[in-house]
Amino acid sequence: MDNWDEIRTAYQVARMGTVSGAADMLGVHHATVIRHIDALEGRLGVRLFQRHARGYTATEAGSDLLQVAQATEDQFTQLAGRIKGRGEGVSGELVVTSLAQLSPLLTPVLADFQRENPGLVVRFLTGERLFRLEYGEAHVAIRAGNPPEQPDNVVQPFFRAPLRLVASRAYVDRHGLPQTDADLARHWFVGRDSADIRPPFVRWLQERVPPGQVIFRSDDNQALLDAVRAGAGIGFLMQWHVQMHPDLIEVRPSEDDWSAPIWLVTHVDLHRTTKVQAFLTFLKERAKGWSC
Amino acid sequence: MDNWDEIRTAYQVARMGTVSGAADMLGVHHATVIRHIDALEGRLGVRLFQRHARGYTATEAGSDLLQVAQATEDQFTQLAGRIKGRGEGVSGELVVTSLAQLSPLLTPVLADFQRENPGLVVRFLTGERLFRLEYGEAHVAIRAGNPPEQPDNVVQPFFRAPLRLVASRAYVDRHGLPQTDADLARHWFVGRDSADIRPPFVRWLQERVPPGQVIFRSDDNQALLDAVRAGAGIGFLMQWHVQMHPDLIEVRPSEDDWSAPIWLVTHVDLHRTTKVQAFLTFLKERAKGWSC
DNA sequence: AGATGGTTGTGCATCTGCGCACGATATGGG
DNA sequence: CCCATATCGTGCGCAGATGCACAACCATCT
Repeated sequence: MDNWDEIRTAYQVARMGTVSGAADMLGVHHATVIRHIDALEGRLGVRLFQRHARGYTATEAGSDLLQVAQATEDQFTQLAGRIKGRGEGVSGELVVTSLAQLSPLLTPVLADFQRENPGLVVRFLTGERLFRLEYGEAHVAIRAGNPPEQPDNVVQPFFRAPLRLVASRAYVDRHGLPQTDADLARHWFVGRDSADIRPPFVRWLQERVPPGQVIFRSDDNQALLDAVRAGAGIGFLMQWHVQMHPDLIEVRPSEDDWSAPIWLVTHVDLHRTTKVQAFLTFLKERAKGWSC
Repeated sequence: MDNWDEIRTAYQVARMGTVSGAADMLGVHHATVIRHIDALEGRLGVRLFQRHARGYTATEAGSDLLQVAQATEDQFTQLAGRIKGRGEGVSGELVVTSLAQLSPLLTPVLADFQRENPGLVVRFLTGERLFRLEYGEAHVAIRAGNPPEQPDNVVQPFFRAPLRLVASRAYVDRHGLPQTDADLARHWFVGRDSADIRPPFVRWLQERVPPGQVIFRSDDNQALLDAVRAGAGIGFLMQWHVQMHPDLIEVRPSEDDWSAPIWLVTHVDLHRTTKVQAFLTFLKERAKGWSC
């Protein structure tokens, strides 16, 4: 049962009762309608219509087709309505992915956006693996570091995440605050375990501190935060973490190139949709003042 | 939402995940698939798929289409199965139309045919108005008189219905049996009211009996039968009516040209179907011996 | 009975859509 | 690191599908 267009043509003929009427409904010439019917009947081996001077009347097979195609027509129009409506309104799913460190900032924004759009279901994906926009895994990705260079991705700068070099009050009480760079090299540090990512602040640390001083390593952000708070060593944390935990003390005033650039990334196919656009404007509005 | 073929193409792409796979399934070139998707998305204004090097993955709209088109595909295959099966088997409706006078003969045959084909629903239409085969009103028509000349009707001789000139025993007791043609002209008769049909036996009577002697006229077959049985006059009845009612007496031995030719008529579109063919052979088998 | 407006059916010119080729790109394996 | 093998994307040439015009037919109305 290939060639669904011929079924549609036969459906209109059964509905109208005449070839001409069906041709008008379909916007084609009536010769085309006749050819479609002939082809369909030839392939099925059964007559769908009885031809006479007043038009076509459906046989039992034609009536059966009418029933089925009627339902199909309805479902397709409903589908088209849903799809077009989905393109205009803000509803359905909104999938956002980002680094887990940004969760404290993003989660309230996402919650508020969902509250403003009741038809929306927000899925916030965090994980070490990169969710790929080109595979349709997310509508919006919030990335850090160098600007992503994927084709078909529209990238715009979001803000610069301020990083702070902090330690817990307990650590400072025990080891004091490092004053000079030489001082710094004798302290203990908390850092990332994986060596494949090299943000500027990591390089800044590498230039001043031997690797052996980084005595607590993990790739889990929560573990790193907990380690710093537990006094395991000095570490780089996002500014909002420092604000949230009064037991953290800034070890050094932050330098400009520490701040990590954050990028808003969307797939070009979804960038124009009102849902994504609405979220992006909402997010940028709420993000004013986040930069350092 | 016109162009159902494009929906079918998009459905296969959503199902397979790649343009090439969908093209193989559909038996077309993959360029055609790409063009269909582009056209459909352009008309909807919404992207159905995210393009990437490993294939196409469906967006929300694409997933929605997949759901709907999956159901459509199922319904169409079921429909095709029903239609093709209907063409082969003997099921569904069988609509037979004939003169009401033939009902005593045909009804038992139709009942037996239905009993042999449990999936069948028999509709037996009798009525003064001619049911038209070309409008799909009946599969088989049983007609009397001159062979029908409609185009697209396949006509075959069925049998010759034997007519008898009869009267009731009460009538014979009162008026006696007519011996000669002159005798006949003085008797009373029961006949048809409408003058537009002129079968041979009517002409035979007109040549021998003045119109004024036909003192009971009706177009209802049951009324004519009842009138003859009530002794209103002499009338032409089918042979089986005479057999069924012992109170009827043959007034004259039947002549050859009284017998009315009966024709089996089917529409050319339905004549080849196994259902019609099965009924025709069944009917002809049972009709052996009906001829006079 | 003739006119009229509707229907289906068919041959021919046109054109849209299809297949084919090639290229570009990403992925996975040795 | 490079090759093999998938994928998509696009220009070009052709053919099958489409539109057009006309013919034939029928029902209905005047």
